[in-house]
Amino acid sequence: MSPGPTPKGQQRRAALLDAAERVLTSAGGSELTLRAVAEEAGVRLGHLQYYFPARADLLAALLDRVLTTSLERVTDLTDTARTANAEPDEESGLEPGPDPGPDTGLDTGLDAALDALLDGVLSDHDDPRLVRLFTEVWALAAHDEEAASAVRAFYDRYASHVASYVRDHAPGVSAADARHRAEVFVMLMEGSALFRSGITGRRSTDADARLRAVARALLGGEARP
Amino acid sequence: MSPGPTPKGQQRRAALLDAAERVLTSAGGSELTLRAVAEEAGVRLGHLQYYFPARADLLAALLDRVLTTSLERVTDLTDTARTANAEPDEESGLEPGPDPGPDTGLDTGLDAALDALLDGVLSDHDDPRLVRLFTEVWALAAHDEEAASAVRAFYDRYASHVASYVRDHAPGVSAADARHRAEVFVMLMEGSALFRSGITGRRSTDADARLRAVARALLGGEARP
DNA sequence: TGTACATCAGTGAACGCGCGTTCACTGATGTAC
DNA sequence: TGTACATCAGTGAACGCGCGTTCACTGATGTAC
Repeated sequence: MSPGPTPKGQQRRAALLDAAERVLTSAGGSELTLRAVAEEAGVRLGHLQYYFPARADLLAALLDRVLTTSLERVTDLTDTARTANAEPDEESGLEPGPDPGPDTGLDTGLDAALDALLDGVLSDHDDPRLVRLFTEVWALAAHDEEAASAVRAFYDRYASHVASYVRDHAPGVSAADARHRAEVFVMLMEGSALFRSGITGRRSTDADARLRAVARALLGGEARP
Repeated sequence: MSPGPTPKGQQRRAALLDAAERVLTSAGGSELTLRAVAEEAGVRLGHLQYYFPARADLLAALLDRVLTTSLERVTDLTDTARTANAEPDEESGLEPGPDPGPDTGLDTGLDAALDALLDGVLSDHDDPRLVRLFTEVWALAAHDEEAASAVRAFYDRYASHVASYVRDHAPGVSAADARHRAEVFVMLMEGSALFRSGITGRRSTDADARLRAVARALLGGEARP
């Protein structure tokens, strides 16, 4: 990208993107002006332009960072669940996750990893700022093919990580089926994010139980759903 | 709203909202300017302002129409499914008869209504314009509490209609459970819309089968998911 | 170690443009008598 | 049926403002010799 990769430059750049993210999540895309970002970051307009010559550069860098960060988070969550799952007993590494779920079905010890993964995703989505960020990302991608391409690549990788988890957890599931389960899981998570964030609804702990049950059935390899 | 309810006035108003909707779905919220809408509608800027004195009035009217239209569609779909379901065998009254209870089983004739409902929702979501409209609605609601309130009311009613369907179709399901199933169904549909539209993914017929299976299990009252 | 110089970091003012809004205006359509 | 008048429908020009962008500039920091 534009200015050199000196430590200070990279740090400033990140701080400017932080400011842009704050403006975007608190005020929305239409108010994401260069002047607002500069003020939020405490620098002059001209200086912001030193790092991001055009507004489009700032937007592209912000989108890239949001997707990269989110994918890292997904990778962490699925990798943790996969390794925890590979050694179900006597593992000192990670938390076993909250309660095994008092649902109609029977949870085995193996499902602790699944619940930890699910808790990770859902608790991330309890942060309205993150969800707002993604509504902006979707709106951007809906009208900008370059952005859409990056967004699709992100979700493709997201689903791949989830599919890998499914295959490890439920070896009887075919690769294709694991992929489909993962895709539906991601759809469900993105849809639920809208409702958890207060944008389209309010979080409900009761519906949460049903949501979790569906997600568990999808990722756990159960035949019926 | 503002100008009188004369036939011509209402017609013009609708035509102007049509134009605004086209601009919004093709160019996005940031390019939804009064001049662009006026040009799209073939009227002068001043005339557009005659119907919508401020930009905010246009936006509010557009949001209202989108939500009203979508809710009518949902009402149609669920009512059709409910009545179709209510008369499987000469029964015109309230109770749709005993649940066939196909827990692990095959589709009975009753499930035709469910599939019609599902087909209706999914085929609507195959129109990228509609989904783009909703990404804009979500982004708007994320930063405008008044819009968010209208959007939440819409989804609340949406879920209510679906819950009514579930109760009719599967009498063994409690009111609360039906509501939770409906909410998760709506989450799943909104999430899948993003992926069907090309914004976050591409439509995949294979994943579609899994998506439908999950939706059927939710709405059909199956115990497991 | 000191000096010269290039690059990096940051400032400040100005630009042209498109935006939403205002407003005075004209022509068309209805309505009362 | 005709006339008067109010309201509805639509025009056109101008406004002030905030926007992204440009550009010449200054000070700080590194680097070569």
